[in-house]
Amino acid sequence: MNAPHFSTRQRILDSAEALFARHGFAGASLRQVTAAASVNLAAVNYHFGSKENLINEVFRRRLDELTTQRLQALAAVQARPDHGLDDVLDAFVRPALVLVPDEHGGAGFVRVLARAYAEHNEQLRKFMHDNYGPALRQFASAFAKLLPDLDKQELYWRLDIVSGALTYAMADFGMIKRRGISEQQHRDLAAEHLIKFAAAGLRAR
Amino acid sequence: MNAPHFSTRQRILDSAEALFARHGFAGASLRQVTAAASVNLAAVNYHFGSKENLINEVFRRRLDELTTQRLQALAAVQARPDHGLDDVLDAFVRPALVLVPDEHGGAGFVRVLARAYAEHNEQLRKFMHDNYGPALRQFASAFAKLLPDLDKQELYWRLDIVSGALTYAMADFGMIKRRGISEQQHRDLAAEHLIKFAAAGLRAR
DNA sequence: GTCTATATAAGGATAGAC
DNA sequence: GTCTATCCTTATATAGAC
Repeated sequence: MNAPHFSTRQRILDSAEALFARHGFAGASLRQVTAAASVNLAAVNYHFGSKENLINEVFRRRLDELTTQRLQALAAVQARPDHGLDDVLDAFVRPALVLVPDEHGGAGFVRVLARAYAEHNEQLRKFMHDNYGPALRQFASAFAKLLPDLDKQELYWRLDIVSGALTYAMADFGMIKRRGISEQQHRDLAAEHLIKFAAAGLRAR
Repeated sequence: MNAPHFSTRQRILDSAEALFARHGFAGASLRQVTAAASVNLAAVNYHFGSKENLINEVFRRRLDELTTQRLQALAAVQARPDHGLDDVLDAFVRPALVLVPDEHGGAGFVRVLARAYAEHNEQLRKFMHDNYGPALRQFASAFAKLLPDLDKQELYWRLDIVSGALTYAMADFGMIKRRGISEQQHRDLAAEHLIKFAAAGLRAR
């Protein structure tokens, strides 16, 4: 947990992320991972102890950073007294854009996230809940303030839809053809559509 | 493809569906499947030839029926000249309700669907596209008529979000606590929320 | 920290008796 | 159509030399 120089540990994480995105956690083997990373098979167990733990570390690496940036963005948004639903959604989505798959099958951590969402895996759920539950609750309360007419039950219901919809849509960004604009612009555009959609859904009556 | 009496073939399909829902396609082994079905391991290859093909048959069994019912419901909706967005969405969602997971971890085919959505598996995508693409296009054109202001590009974009959101939300129905009402009522209620949300998202401007 | 070699288990698939 | 037994491949994990 100390020497982040570069190399072996990092490369394993990179390859694992890409392969988990493409083939799922059960579908990607440690042999594939180590081959893609051009490291020895035994290195995985040396650095991570087990496949199970490697999976956790793949999440932790990105989610720690992602959560920090989301909360920063949320704080910035909430500092403005006139902020709206779109702004809160933006704070949630924008920091994830950099983790979106690229145009031609490139991996992208959000696809791993989408996988995790589909897995009703108890261990993974617990890990996510323990580590990132509090941050999500901050967003939930930000939404609650902006949607005072929604009762708690219904709000959670809709946030569940929203987070699922956002995650999956982002995992598919690479599939939408872009026309003449830069990849960065394309992502921004896609994010705007998504936010517009989610905001309307949240406001539905 | 001929003798649907009951027994072995059916039981394998039932067990496979449940286990694929819970552990994914790579995560569920044929040994688990046959054990759960109380049939011999070799029966899978005798009846289905391969795991790959078993997966396809798990889909075909439900999707043939589901697609038929969706198109019937859509036709009924379109026969009424005053039909709206909610009605078309209803035609899409309601036939799937019976395939939703039950309250305590019961499988439910929509979870398998959600898995397939997360898999960017080429073979599976092709299978789905070949077999159920035309039906989806009928829904797309029904939506197009009701949303004439949306350009084609944007419409497809939103339909993609909607189908993802609907699929995942349905896969999670079992997780939402129901209070005092019957399971049937609970599902209807959940479906209504979902439809309301999706309709608002589609209409966003 | 990285390697080779190997232990050990689990996977999909098939042959052949019944 | 169903069984047992087995082949062959792949998997995770570890021991021990370097």
